[in-house]
Amino acid sequence: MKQYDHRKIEGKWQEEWEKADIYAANDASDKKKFYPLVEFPFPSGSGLHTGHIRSYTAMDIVARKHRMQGENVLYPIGWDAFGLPTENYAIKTGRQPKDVTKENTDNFRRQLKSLGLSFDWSREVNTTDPEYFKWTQWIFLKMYEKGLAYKAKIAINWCPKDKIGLANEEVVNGCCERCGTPVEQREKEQWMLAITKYADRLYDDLDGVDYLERIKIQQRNWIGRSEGAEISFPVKDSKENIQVFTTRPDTLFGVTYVVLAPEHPLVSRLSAANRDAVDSYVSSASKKDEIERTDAKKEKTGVRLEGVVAVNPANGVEVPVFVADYVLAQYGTGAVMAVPAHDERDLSFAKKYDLPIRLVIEPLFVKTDGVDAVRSDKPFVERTAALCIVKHWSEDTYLCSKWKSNDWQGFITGGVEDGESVALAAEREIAEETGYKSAKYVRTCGRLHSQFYHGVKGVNRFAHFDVVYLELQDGDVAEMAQEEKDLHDVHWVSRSDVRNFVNREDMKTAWDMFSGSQCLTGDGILANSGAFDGLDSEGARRKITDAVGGSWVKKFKLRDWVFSRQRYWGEPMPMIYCARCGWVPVPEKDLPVELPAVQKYEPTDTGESPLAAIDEWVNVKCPNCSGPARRETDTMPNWAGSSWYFLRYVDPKNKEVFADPKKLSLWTPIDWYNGGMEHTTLHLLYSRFWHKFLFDLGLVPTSEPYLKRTSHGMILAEGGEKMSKSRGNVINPDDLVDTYGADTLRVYEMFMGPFDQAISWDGRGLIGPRRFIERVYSLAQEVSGESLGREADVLLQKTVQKVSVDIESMGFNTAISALMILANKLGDEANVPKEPFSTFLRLLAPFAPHVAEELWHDLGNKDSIHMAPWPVADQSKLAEEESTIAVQINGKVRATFKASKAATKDDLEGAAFSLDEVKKWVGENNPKKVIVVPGRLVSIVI
RNA sequence: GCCGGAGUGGCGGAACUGGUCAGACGCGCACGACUCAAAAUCGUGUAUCGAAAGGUGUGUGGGUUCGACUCCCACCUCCGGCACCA
Repeated sequence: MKQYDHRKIEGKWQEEWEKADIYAANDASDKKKFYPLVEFPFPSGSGLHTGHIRSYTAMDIVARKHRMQGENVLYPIGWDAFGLPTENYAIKTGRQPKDVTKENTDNFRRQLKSLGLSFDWSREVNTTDPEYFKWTQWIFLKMYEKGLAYKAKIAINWCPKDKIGLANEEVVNGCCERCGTPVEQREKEQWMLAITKYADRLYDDLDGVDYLERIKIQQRNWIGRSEGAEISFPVKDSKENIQVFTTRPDTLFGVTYVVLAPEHPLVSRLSAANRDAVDSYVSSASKKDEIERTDAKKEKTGVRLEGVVAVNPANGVEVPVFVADYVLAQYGTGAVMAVPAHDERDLSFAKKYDLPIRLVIEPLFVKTDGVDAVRSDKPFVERTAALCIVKHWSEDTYLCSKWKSNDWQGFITGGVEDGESVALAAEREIAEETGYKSAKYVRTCGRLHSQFYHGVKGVNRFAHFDVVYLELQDGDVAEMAQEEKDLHDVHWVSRSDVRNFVNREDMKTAWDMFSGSQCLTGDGILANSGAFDGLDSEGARRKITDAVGGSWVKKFKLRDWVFSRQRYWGEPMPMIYCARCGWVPVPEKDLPVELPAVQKYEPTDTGESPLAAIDEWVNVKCPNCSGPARRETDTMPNWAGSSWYFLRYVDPKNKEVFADPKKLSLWTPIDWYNGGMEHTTLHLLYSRFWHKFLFDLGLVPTSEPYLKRTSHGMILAEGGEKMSKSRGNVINPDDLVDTYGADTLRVYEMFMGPFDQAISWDGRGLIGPRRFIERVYSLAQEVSGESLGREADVLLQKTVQKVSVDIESMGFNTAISALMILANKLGDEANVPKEPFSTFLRLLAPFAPHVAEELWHDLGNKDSIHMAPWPVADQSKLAEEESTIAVQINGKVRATFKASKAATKDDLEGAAFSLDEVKKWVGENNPKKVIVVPGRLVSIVI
């Protein structure tokens, strides 16, 4: 009997597959195309890690299944090889980055091949290959041509350790994403890409793609679009206007001061009486780094521009003007109107500088069961009415109000002494208006914070409400009478009952709102707002904006992309600076601009790229005037090459264009892109941006590159920590492939847990998949007989169906579980014939390609199993199956019986009652109610 | 603070659109077989209380339902992302 020896099997088949080239994608096929994509790795010195394997194996399974389904599959791989780690490693070891890259990619390639991944290796791309980055440079030139690439002097995030400028996206908590060093601000000339011009489309087009919802949300958050008004505040006795941006123009009447960011140009232009104080504040603000500036928790600071007064365009009220660094220059207009009553930041500033607080929004919302019922569009609200019993926060007074069907009706009565009579009146009134006959039951009681005029000390006082919720509908009147009684007894306005609803915390909240220590930031009804009183926030926004001549605009958090890096190991910018002609693009025919061979490529402290020191490379003739000129010495960030690599796979050797349009329209868009959660903001956004740009030039057929995007969960070390070299808990795939085999490793990584969730490595867990494969292997040695047992056959059909579905929905763990169940069942059978076993093998093939291939050939097949047709479930066999019906008595399952799938309700009910077990439980009792769900159960209530 | 996601056995995790006594599959563990012995392998068992009948159990507390891990509400905990974006 043959023993399973993965070392023998896996190497052999990897060779065979390569020889027969079975995974090559066909550019000239009329089969349906399928283009799955995984993020190409950065070939680091430490080799492949478990996360790569998880993602690559998953998409390999998908690719293999589709190939077996007869589709023309393009499953490519390449190398995202530019980048700091290689450069730093090269500097440390005194070697050329190019050589280090070569070595690392060779190692990665070997490792990937040892896993039996079905990549089309003939399409391998490498971002550091001049034949590749020629086109990266070419796309950049196109962007320059269209005005999307520009050079600007900006304060950039500078990492003093890596000596490199960072994009905002690369700064995490004010520190360098890579090395964790706190980032400094430096003014530098940088190449920028105007991604903000695409912000709207990058946002809107998410609606049309199939990304995991959380990925879409992250993208939207990152783009950070918000709509609002730009409103002008004229400066008194001056020609200047302060333009502010606000999403809450409905609070315009509540403005009590205006704030400028320290970098705002008006700060120096306006004539402040305290010029010195203002200037020193501005300069101290500029010295603070990003972390300090953007820490929301720190106390707000600012300086008033003495003598400068802004005029509220809504009501002519004159308000002071401040400069304060809690306002960001880069966002909106760099100036805000401050409404301390309805904005927490403004409130804390106002309190510190003793500025007035003006309430202009009444919080008119019902909070019941945690649902903001007034604004809720939940169906039950449509049929619901509420009576609100109100207790004044300080006085022993009750009010009653009513509310129904998404529509606030206001209070029907003012303060009264006798709550009960008011409640009854309100209830009657509701019944009349809604047409419902009477109240059915109390739904719940919750709380309601609202504001009402009570005339105490001439201000709006906040009160605390208790809500009694009545669902009004036609129904059994007798039943209701009792419930109504309960309602009154339990909930109506005996004062002691009210005490049960009103707890101290609620009272405190109400008090805090009134006293201004808590801020009402939600929407509500306008008050103290002149002609706009009584409007709701939503409707008032546009009206007020229009009334003061403001404009309605969209703003974004997204900023333009800092595209320059002052390092060696990246794509050189194809730009030349000529004193006479300015910036001149390198002519297309001179692309690629290659990196010169250098001895030293350490970064410089001056912030200049190491390339700047190489005179013979830097000094060139101006392509325009042939005068003396200098090359741009910045290089591109490593996001550049990965922004379009998936297009190059389509036509990797093309020397004329980045890819043949015909091939692009055959293969793109990508059907399914899987990658790490860490790339769902930056890489995804950048590559979508580039793709849209190419689409606008008519160079790619679709405006979105990826139809579907999923993400795998991270694999953590045993114990739940991150895997890292420094912790010494990194798993080396080479060892695992050697001791357990690639098939076992693949199955283990897919079986260990839900694909999209983070999970800890468990070294012992590998043994399960290994045993499973061994069991399959020994099962294969006993294939014999003519037919399979009926039960096993049905299970086989079910498994075919389940595995097919699970692969598409990334349920790899449950697919493998189903295969294990089937293998166990087959093991129990007296004999397993060849045909059903070969079906099983084909289901297994995507997961464990080597052993499946070996056993497939043992069965006498000549061609590869990976080219064999994917099994289809025999529906007729599944339909024949009887279903087991459960019999529930008072909600508990007491018996089961078998019935055909066609059995009617009456059949099932009769069958259920004839069971002894059921008779025992039902006994003398008459069933009150019987519910029959065909194919599932009979539920008897006694 | 805001936005997502998740809380199920000793562990990783199953459970279709609420419906066949929740815990599949795998790991681990216990016992048994084989062995001089061990490993490997195979078999049996493995939420919990109870002698049994029968209860109780999916973070906590309520609710809806004939029936809830699944739906609704409140609360607690953990993870991920964003965070003075007006």
